[in-house]
Amino acid sequence: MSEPATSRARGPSPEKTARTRAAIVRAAFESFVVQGFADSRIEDISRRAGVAKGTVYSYFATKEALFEQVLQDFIASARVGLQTADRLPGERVGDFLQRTLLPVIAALESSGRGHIARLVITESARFPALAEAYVREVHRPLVEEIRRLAGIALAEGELGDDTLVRYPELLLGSNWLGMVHNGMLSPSAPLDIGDMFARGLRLLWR
Amino acid sequence: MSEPATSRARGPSPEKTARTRAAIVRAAFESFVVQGFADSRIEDISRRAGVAKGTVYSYFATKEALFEQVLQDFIASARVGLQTADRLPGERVGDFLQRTLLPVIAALESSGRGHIARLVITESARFPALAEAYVREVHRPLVEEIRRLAGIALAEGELGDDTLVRYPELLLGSNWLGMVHNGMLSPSAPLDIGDMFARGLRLLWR
Amino acid sequence: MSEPATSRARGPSPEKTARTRAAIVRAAFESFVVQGFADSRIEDISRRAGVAKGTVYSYFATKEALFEQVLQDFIASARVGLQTADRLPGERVGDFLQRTLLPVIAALESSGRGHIARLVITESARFPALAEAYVREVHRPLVEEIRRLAGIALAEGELGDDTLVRYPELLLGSNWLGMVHNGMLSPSAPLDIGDMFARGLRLLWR
Amino acid sequence: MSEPATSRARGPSPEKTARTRAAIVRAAFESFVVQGFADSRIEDISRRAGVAKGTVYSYFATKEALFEQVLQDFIASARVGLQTADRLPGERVGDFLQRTLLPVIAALESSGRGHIARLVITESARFPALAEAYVREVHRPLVEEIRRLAGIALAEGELGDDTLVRYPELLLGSNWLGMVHNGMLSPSAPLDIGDMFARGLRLLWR
DNA sequence: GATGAATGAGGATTCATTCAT
DNA sequence: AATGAATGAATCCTCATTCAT
Repeated sequence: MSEPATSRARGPSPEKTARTRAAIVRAAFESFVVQGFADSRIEDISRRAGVAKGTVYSYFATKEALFEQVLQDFIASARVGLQTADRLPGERVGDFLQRTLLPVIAALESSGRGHIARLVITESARFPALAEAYVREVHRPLVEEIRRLAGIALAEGELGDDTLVRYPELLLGSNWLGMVHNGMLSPSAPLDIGDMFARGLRLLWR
Repeated sequence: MSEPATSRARGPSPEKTARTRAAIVRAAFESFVVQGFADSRIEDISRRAGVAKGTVYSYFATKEALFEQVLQDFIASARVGLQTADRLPGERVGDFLQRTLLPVIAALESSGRGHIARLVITESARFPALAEAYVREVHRPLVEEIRRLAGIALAEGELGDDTLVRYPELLLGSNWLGMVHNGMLSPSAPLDIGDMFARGLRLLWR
Repeated sequence: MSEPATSRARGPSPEKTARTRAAIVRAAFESFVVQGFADSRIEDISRRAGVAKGTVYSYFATKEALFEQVLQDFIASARVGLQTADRLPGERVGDFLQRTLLPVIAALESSGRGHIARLVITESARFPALAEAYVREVHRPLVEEIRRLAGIALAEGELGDDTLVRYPELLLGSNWLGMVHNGMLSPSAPLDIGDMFARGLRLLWR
Repeated sequence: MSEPATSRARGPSPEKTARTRAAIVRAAFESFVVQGFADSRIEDISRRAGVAKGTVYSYFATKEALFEQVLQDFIASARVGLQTADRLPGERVGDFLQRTLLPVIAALESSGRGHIARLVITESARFPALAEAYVREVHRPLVEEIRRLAGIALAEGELGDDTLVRYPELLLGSNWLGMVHNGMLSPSAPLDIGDMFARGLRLLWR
């Protein structure tokens, strides 16, 4: 269909290869999310991806490499960017947070970020490097951005004390509780993480 | 050898049996906490308990049964009892919470409850029954007790709105974040869960 | 039967274990001799030894370790000892060699030494350590002993020149040709290695 | 592109095909010599030959066929021709052998014949047909020619007994020992096969 | 009851071979 | 003809579980 002008004369097209790889990555992620690393079978993953067992191994050297590379990819895509620059003129920091962070958090599950976070924590014992990557790329940047904003809000008299500067994590606690609740403890009676965050923000940010 | 004076003529003493079982349970718990279920080896556990591999099987039918029974035991011991009856005369609900709940939470790690909670969430995919038990015996009772207390506090004018009645989990969010942080994401730079809870309580409960 | 007085109170007897190990070693050796390392299957070896596949692995960590340990054992037993001290009073060195070395060489195949030497050379590419061990423990000691004897014979006027001091291997060449001939090139029409050696000795040693 | 002037209108040139085949044969031989059959990978061979994996299969049906055809080719080229007719007038048989056979043997390694002989013996278990071919085309003709010459030498009074008529292999033993020594047992301290043969010949042929 | 050697089903991985491009 | 991605049979190895001692 969309053959590039630079396609090679022979052999399978690079798009096909990319599609195969993407199918494997998707299948692997789904399997890991549902079964965890140890209970995922390469054969299941390959079947789910519509390829043979050996094909998985021509893209990823080992099951562990598959897990790490897949997760690393997803972690990179899970980054939450709060562009402070976008704060509107005269906008209170709390409102800014509500406006920019709430939608991200409300989409925690639908965006797949919940699955990623849960995978990182369930497999952190076997893959400490992934937990480190997650902290480095996703968690800490968000915490530090909230800390910075809390500092500004404190300076501007918007916050009554420095609690949120010391523990910006307080704002994120309900997310983690929500992810654990919805994914592990009580999937059949999920919490509305977005609503809980919005209400928590109102109580904490004053 | 070191038979107590009251020993019967033959056969192993019930105390020895109980001690062996306890050693296995402890060894199993330690192994599961460190390696997770899938990476724990019955042979390691038996060695750690100072018994032979086969002995584990005379106490627990399968590795899964061992895990479930061990966890079930520990879950039972992880129950947090807030005896509302103990609220002092004239004591504000928030103060009561601080007085009774804070110590429990501050001891989350030292008491072993953190390990239990983390095991439940990391193994919930394979052992949904444990997650259910944990919710039933530990998590929901605590949430509901907080909800009840929040209701009382709301009625007594101590709380400004019903947020904590709808989401008592907001008070527990930082615990979960803390457990995940300290056990999985960043064990080398742990958060002070007790302090964070105390400060969060002050912000939320007003 | 021959229970030692120090036998343990419980569990399988050490003799049984030793017998199992010996059965595996023998089966492995036979399989390696017939099929070579690459074409030998652990399952075949275990079946031949009358045990399950896993049992092989409780004695030898990997197929390579099995090969190396088995061969190392056999190499150790393949040592040829020429006790120069046993030379009879007035006996010519050539006669001494004929008397002591010929029987050993005549038994090259029946003693199993031929199989060992052939295994070492066919698998030397994958297991250079074995070739080194064979040279160190079997081949070089024999060559050097012959060189020493040739030196004595030369000094005593029994040999006409120093060829055999420089190339003691000349005496052993027919053995290697014979082993290759009988094991690889023409097993159906074997050479009489002992006779060939005896006649070669007569030609060379004068 | 670089089609020779004599090229036909379409399709690959026969020379190109021949060159590709030769590249594959050479690459395969090198790989088999270094790694042996079992440890040689078709992919390595194709890469070494500068072609794709599939291309190897358009020249050789299977890996075994590749090995057999390659070796067969090389065996054919390893034939040693002793043209008895070339014996000079009045030349003693021993001198004739020295003059004609020694150079061939001295070049055992540099000519590649050593590699061929070693491959035949290391892979003879899997490819008995190759050992037969080697014996038929290379080894036996040489042995029989030496036997014939020894017979002549015996008749002409040049040899003292019939040992070399019965065991012409005695003259070749040091070659085999040398090939095994230099290729397998002690490649880092090679023997001078030509010198050893020359000196052996002098001792044996008298 | 305790022991640990033995079992064998299960699963990761390799690589000769095929075939669409 | 050439390419190299895809295939899947074959094999190594693991480890929960059993059972003779």
